[in-house]
Amino acid sequence: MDTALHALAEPRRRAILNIVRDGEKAAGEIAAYFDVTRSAISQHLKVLKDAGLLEERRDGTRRIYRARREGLREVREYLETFWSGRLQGLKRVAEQEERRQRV
Amino acid sequence: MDTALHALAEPRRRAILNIVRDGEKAAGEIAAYFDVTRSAISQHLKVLKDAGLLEERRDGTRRIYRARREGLREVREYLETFWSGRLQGLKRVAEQEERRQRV
DNA sequence: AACATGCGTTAGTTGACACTAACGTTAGTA
DNA sequence: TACTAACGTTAGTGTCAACTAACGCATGTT
Repeated sequence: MDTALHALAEPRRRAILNIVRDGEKAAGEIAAYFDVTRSAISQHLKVLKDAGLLEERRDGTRRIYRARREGLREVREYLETFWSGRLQGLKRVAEQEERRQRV
Repeated sequence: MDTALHALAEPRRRAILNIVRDGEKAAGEIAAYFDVTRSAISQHLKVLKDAGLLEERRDGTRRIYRARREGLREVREYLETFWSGRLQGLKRVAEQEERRQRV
């Protein structure tokens, strides 16, 4: 959870998520949107992937990425427990935790 | 928005938000929860306040803080529109929003 | 006035991180 | 095998941020 919020705190990474939101894209395609090096994008992709916000698929030498919806949903629901805070929120979080195991 | 996500990315600041979630607390009280300097906490409080996640009230020499719910709500809604973008997503978000109201 | 209380603020340090340049790796092709 | 394409990875650099120590600034109190 900490890693996910950390990943989202970086503007460039949120931009990447926006790019792959509506469909898959290869690493090179994603990098083409920006003026920085492919290396920089590659590192961002790793951070997003480790945070559970991105999924990777391979096609030959290409690596194709798409958004992982559950990752963002977990972040949102975590922020909700900041409200409710008590048992209700904690219960919901616990249920998510179980579900996460199966995914 | 960028500042809010940035503020939330820091674990210590999320801990502070948890402390003042259920009620107001003075800066010193908040600092007492941690093993770092009051100065460090004071700086965190400033970041949270500038991000719109905290409200400040003065009582004599004391400064009393409480969570600003709208700030967190804005972050949540931002993350929701992050996915959706389209109609289908928005509809799904709207349904979740209804459920959330009852909590 | 003098002092204490409860803070925020500043200077300086250390570690994290976003980035570039160069290299390594894997899959496909001539 | 040699070569290219499409990546990831590593070393090194500059910048930001979290922290401590010292100081400054109000508000009460004696």
